[in-house]
Formats: sequence, structure tokens, C-alpha cells
Amino acid sequence: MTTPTPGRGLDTRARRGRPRSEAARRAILSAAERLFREGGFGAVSVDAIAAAAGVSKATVYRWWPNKAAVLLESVVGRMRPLADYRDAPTLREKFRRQLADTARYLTTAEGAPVIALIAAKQGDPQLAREFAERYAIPRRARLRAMVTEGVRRGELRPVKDIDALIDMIYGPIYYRILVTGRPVDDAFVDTVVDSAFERIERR
Amino acid sequence: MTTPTPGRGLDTRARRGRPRSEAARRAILSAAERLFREGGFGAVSVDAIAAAAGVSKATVYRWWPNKAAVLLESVVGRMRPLADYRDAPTLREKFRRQLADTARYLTTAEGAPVIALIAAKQGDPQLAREFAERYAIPRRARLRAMVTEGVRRGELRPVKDIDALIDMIYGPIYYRILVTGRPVDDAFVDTVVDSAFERIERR
DNA sequence: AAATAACGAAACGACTCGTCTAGTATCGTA
DNA sequence: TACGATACTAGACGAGTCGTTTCGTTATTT
Repeated sequence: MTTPTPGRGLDTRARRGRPRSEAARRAILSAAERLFREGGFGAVSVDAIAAAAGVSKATVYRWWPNKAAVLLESVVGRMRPLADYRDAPTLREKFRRQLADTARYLTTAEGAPVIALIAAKQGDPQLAREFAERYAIPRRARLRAMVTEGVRRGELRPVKDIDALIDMIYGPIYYRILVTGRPVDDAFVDTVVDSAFERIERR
Repeated sequence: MTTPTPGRGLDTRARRGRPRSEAARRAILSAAERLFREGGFGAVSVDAIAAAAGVSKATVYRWWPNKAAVLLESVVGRMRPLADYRDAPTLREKFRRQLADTARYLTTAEGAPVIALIAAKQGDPQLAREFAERYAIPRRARLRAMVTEGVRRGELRPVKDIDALIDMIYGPIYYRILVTGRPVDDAFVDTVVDSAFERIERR
């Protein structure tokens, strides 16, 4: 018995009974997003979501276990695939741009729910798992591929621990946002990327 | 008019009226710590703290604005000064040990409240300020001093942005704990420290 | 038409927060 | 000794949130 999953994924076979209302689903997700945007995490309550979406609370709970799950779904739904920066001359430059974009995303209204979710998942193992599955792991796969591709092209020396490398690049950015509160400007991004690539770039 | 501050600091002059109960203060702090240790952040409510401390709720609210503030006070009170690792042969080694200790601290019961506080402060600017003042800034000062000392001794080349350096070292550790959930083992610590020192160590 | 399942409205119990009221205890000072 | 100031206990309070549940309704398949 699993948690009811929002949406049927690829299973579009008609089932007996009244079908799920796609309109309600969308209304709930965008209501959650709007409430967060206008008042932060504190303004998002399940009652408020239901009211703003013009939907019954029972409908919310039928498809999501709690408000954090709704927010996660909303974030994942609006998540654009990572850009590939095709015109960047080097992998180092790709990462530089990728990192600057991520920092911008996380520090503006669009990405703020991600920060709230990271905070919320600290005390909620179930949410932590779903955050990993639906947000972190897919992104990580893309970043790993970028590194692997760089090695394949001979731009980098073989990298022993790709995850460690990525953590060294992304860690300082998230750290500033979550812990120290210092601004993540381009200079900092450059410093971080340069430091990480110094040892692995073939020159 | 400021928030009531727990304790009088160095001001031990007798004041008019009934003096504050040190016993109550200590009971509250250790009750909060015990509740957290036994049931996590969710088990810590102001009512529970008061009950466990054998104290009235009004007494808690007289001295702390909310439960997070109690927890912060409790963490800061039990915070040992950073070790100086006097017998470490190099600054790199000092950081290596310091970092490994921090990782151990944050991933065991003793430091778990720090993670909860970092999570809580994301939605609470007041708490964020106090966390910075009472936890982050003092620690940072010590780390900055370690770096400065290394430069003075000629062990490091002059460091342009000390904070950036420290963020590059600590960032990946906090990142793993807060975001990715991957384990912070000695190998990872070594990789991080080595990468950061590569460029700045005089050899 | 029957079976099925989602829907809306709304109430529920349990909990938490932060405030507040009363009455009491313990201190300095007049 | 009386008084003012302050901290304390006990507990009620209103407001809000969470997640569940009930009940009647609606849409779709069989």
C-alpha cells in the first residue's frame, strides 16, 4: 500500500468511478505556489490552499499527505530542465554559468520554496526521501553526465569521486544561502569553480 | 526596548524585586535539550518544556520569545570552544581535524539541534540574526584567526577572501548534511580540505 | 440501473502557540 | 515594618493548524 500519488503518470486507462479532477489538481498546485510567493511558508496552510483553490480540504489530503508534498509537487512541476550551455567554451565555464543560474534561482521568489523544502525535510524523513527522488537525484544525474562528458572529451583528468566533486562545487553555494546568509555573487561563484577545477582540468 | 535577555550577563548587581530563578532557567534549558534528544524538534513544545522543567509556561515566555530561542540558548550554552589542535603539524591538518570534528558533532545527537535551528531560521529572520550572532559569528572569528595565523607564519600565501575560503571548506560538509544526505566520512573531508589548500599553501 | 470513486462542505479532536489573569513569593527601599 | 517592584505558579483563553471523518452529491464505467 503506497501513498496516493498525484496523477496517474503514464497510466491513462479509464478507471471505474468518477475520474480525478485535473482542474482541481492544477488549482491546488498553483494556489500553493501563489500563497507561498505572497506570504512565504508560513502563509501556506492546507486550509488556505483549499480555500484559495476553491476545493475541499479532503481533496487535498486525498492526493497529498501534507502541505510540504504539495509544495514539492509544485516546485517539481515548474522545474525547467537544467540548461546545457551548449555555447560555453569549456566545462569550467558551463559549471560557472550553471552555478550562477542556480544561485539566482534559489535566492529569488521562484526558488524560495526549494529552500523551504530543504528546511522542512530536516524533520521529515518521508519528505526527505521524496525530495531526493524527485528533485535532487534527477538534477544530480545531469551534473554527473556533464562531468563524465568532460572526462570523455579529455578536458578533465579522470575524476575519482564525481559526487564529491559536485558537492564541493554546489556545497558552498547552498551553505551561503542556508547557513551564513552571505551573498552569492559572481565573484564567489568564480572562486568556487576555479578552485574545484584547478586540480582536475587537463591543461 | 529590547527582547528580554536570559541572564544578566556580568551585571550581578542586586535589583529590586524578586530575583530571577537560576534554577528555573537551568531546568528549562536542560528540559528543552532532553526533549529534543528524546523526540526531535517535534517533541519540543513550549508546554512540554514547561511541564518537563516543572515550571510555568509564563516563565518560559518571560525570558525567551519562542521554543527555538530556548533551543539556541541551550546549544550555545553547551558549545565547547573550538579546539586549537595545537599538535597538528600543519594548518591543513588542523582544518582536517576541525572539519572532521564538526561533521561528527553535527551528525550526532549533540549537534542535531543545530541542524534543527538552521532549518527553523529559514523562516524566521529574528532567529536567523540570533543564530548568526551567538553561534555562527563567534565560530567564524576563530576560523578566520586560524587562517590569518597560517598566513602570518608563512604557511599560506596571502588569502584574498578569507570568508570565501572558509565557506569553500565548510560548505560541502553542511551541504551533505542538510541537502544531499550523503555521509560525511574522512575521505570526503580530506578531499575537501586538500582541494581548498592546494592553491594557497606555500610549498 | 448499479457499482464505484472523486467531489464539496463542514465538523471534529488533538495539538500548539502566545497571551493573559490571579494569586503568591522574594527581593530592595522608605 | 510596610510598600513597591519583580518573578514565580497554575491554568484558562482565543486563534490557528493539522489530518481525519461524515455525509450527501456528481461523474464515469459496467
